[in-house]
Amino acid sequence: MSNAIPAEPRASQAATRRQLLSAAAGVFAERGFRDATVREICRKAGANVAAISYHFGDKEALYSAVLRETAPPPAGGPNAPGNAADATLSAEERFARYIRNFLFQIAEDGPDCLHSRIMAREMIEPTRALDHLVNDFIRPQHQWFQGLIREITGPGFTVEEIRLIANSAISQVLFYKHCGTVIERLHGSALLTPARLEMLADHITAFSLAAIQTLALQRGPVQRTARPNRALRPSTPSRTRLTR
Amino acid sequence: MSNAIPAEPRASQAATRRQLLSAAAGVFAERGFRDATVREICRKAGANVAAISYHFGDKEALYSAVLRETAPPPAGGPNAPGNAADATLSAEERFARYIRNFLFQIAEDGPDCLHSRIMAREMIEPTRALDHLVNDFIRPQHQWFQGLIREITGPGFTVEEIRLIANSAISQVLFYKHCGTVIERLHGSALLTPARLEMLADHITAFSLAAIQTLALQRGPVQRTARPNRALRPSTPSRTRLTR
DNA sequence: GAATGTGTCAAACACGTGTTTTAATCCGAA
DNA sequence: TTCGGATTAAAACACGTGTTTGACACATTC
Repeated sequence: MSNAIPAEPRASQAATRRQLLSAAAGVFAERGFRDATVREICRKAGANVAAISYHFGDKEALYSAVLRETAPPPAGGPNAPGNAADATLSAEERFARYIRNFLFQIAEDGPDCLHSRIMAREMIEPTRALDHLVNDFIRPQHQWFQGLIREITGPGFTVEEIRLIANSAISQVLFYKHCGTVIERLHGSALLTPARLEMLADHITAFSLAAIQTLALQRGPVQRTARPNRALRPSTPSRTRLTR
Repeated sequence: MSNAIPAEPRASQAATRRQLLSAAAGVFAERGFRDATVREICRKAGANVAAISYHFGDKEALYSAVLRETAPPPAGGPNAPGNAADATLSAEERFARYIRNFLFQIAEDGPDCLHSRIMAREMIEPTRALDHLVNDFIRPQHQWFQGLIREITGPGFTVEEIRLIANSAISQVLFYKHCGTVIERLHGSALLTPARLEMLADHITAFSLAAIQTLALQRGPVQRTARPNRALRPSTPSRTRLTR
């Protein structure tokens, strides 16, 4: 037993482990933890089923490793969702970007979307990893989003009311991910095309901003202090493309 | 072999079959088709596992029978969702009732809610029964709801736009059903209490009506022909309890 | 070149699932 | 009472799942 740490224990060691992680991320995102089979993961990774036990311990430990590996970098604090934190933009424009980012993250199938897709899966089919995901990702993002909404509403809303509004906006995005099958049956066309995603993001933004601004108006227009004209003007971000 | 048709083949025959249907409805609604086990169903029905094969054929046929048995009666046409079709009410009030009925139907656990709960399950975990459910229940209800929304918006919206608005409203309701676990983790309190359901229904109604009326206002207030004052007034159904 | 430890593989294992088998039981009809 | 079909029950079956086993190949080290 040499005291020297084997920095690179084996060339192939890291290779199989990496391919296992990559294949597992895709299968977990596509099927969820429960319906993902170790045999499919290993087949796509070109490895033997025993490799999971050898490199990770068991299926659940592999799942945890996938969550750890695919986790997005902090990128200036845990609460910065993509490019929606640009301080030079108005709150409404940041809202539009957040919705669009969120929708594309969970609907597209690029390698950057794996973590978001797995989280969307966890919401409807929780595993023991849910607590960790809530604390490290979902709650910070939700808090950040609630702060953004309060910028638009102005004061006069309780934290509970702000939370309900945030849920109303987010639920529209998740709906197209979770209920995609039934929506496609309902009006018989593919949902995931980029063009349709753009349209969906525009609608959800327009619908939600219209609701938020009207609720703020009803609650008390005079309480609005910061940049009141911008918030009260019923802007139509669904018509004027903000992003891209 | 007697030619006389055995109108009541056996007293216990119908009994086991009925108890099997009842138990299966509860288990299917609670766990979904996939996670429901025939052994749990039979244990709750006080029957042997072979009874499913004997009385129905297999698990899937039992599921179909449950859907058939728990289906709500037409009740004046297939598109009348509960008491939300009362023609004496304004469109906004019928909207509020529809949202409230929908939310309670999928969140509560009474025997009348089984079919709705199973349908909510089908949306995120479809089975081969989905096509039938879409054609017979989901699509008619969705069409009815879109007609209701068009009453509020007035003309000037395409069918696609109306459909998006309907989805935005429905998605908020389904969110609390499908993502209940993560929401409870997020702010650590039970979601399903009747008091909280009332509050959720009020919020979703207020949020959605605010959005719809504002979008209609932006689109073109002059196009509104029927009862314009009622639709344009930003009523606050979240404050004035409409139902109950 | 032999020894050692690491990584891999096919096969087997343990377990839960839906389904079927086979015999026993029930109950009305003759 | 006896017969015969209908119904039930326990056990076994077939299959897919995650996991483990034991042998094997390979590179490194002595």
